Amino acid sequence: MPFQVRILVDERERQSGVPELLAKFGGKVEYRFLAVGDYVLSSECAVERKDAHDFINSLFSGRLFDQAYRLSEAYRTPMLIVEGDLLSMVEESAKPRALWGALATIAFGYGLHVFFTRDATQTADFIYTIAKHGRFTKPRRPLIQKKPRVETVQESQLFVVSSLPGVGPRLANRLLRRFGSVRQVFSSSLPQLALVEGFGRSRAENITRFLDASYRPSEKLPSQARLDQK
Amino acid sequence: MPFQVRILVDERERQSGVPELLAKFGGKVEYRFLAVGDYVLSSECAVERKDAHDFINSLFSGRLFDQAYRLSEAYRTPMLIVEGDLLSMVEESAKPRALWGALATIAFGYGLHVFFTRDATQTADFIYTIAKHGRFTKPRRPLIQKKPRVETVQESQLFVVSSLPGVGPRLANRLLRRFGSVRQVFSSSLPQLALVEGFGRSRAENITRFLDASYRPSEKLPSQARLDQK
DNA sequence: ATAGCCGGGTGGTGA
DNA sequence: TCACCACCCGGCTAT
Repeated sequence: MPFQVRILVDERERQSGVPELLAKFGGKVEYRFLAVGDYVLSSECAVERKDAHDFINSLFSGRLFDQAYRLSEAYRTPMLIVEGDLLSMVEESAKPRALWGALATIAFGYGLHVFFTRDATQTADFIYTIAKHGRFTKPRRPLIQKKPRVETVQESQLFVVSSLPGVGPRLANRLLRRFGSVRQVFSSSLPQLALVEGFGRSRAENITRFLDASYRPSEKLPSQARLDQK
Repeated sequence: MPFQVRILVDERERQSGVPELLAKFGGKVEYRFLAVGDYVLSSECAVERKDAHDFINSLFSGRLFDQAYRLSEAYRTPMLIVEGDLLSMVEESAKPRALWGALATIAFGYGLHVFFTRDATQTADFIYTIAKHGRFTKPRRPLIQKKPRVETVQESQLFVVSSLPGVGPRLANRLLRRFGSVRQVFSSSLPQLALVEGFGRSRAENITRFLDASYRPSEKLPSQARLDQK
């Protein structure tokens, strides 16, 4: 392939050692300030690189899934490369299952392909290989498995209802089964609520009071400075 | 948990050590002669397990891509687990790029998700974790979804309203100002909604449709297994 | 993400 | 009816 591989790299990846290697392999590296991802291989393919330690940290801080989400929204084929010996850290971790669960969610939930490398050299090698490959020749009958991406209505309904105070997934499920729709749930009266299993006088009162509480926008919202004050 | 994880295992995987571990974790293991794949987690999800040496061998023999192809044809979410220290073997290998290329082809060409584990224990842990929470299709959501900490009533109101599809903090504020209470917001009609600044016909329609969508609890979703089904 | 603990609510039991 | 109690559920914390 006479054409030179061109890769966009986020400025913050400069010191990772990977970009120099990519250049050494013959790639054309261009630094940018990327809003999302660390390496852009094409308009459809981008890579987020994380070392194993970062991976753990960003998992616990919640940063991980946010980044995964944004990457998956911005590129059709997003990928994550975990650099370093994550598998050893898994064993040291008190909660290995949290890690497995996180990997599963990233892969199946957000549709990222996850890869593992040992060090910057392998990372660069891998990225370069993919970039050079460019288009992947689909063997025989390629599956372009397009994700239904059906942000299932059901999940959204559960989410909205369980955002009520004192209501979690279980109670939300019962409420929706009982009332049939989100609107009906939010229109229910106190006595109706109290009849639902898991709801007694106390919870029903709390919810009713909350639903009917009049909204008093405060002039200054500590965490929401940008709300309209018109 | 009332629901027991059920996993179909290929007879030839008996001696891998993984099935016993799955059983030990509380899973229900059933042995079968599987035409393709080693572990079947659902009608849509199956796993091919290979140790690092097998992976290399089957790569060079061409068997690897054939299996990947068949797995991808048979299941909507196929996955490959490579057990053992493949990454070290990569460096010893004469052609590292061949391996990276193979991984890329398996992932992007055939649509398999590839994972690495260190030993049978990790493999079992991973498979069990996936099977248990059964996350095969996913919610796509900005992950901002964590119930706020101790909040004022006003913050709770904003949170509930902004959990509506297409509604953020700003629009939630306007809705609450306009309608006065959470219940009133959720009782609003389409024309009333469309009058609010920031809402056009489209958004108003989406929200109305969502509010009135009937709740269909799916009993087939493993992720819902822990919700009451009665 | 997962697991575990805690506090409070619920709903059934028996007085 | 009411007090008691076992269990369930939601919410918080640590890893």
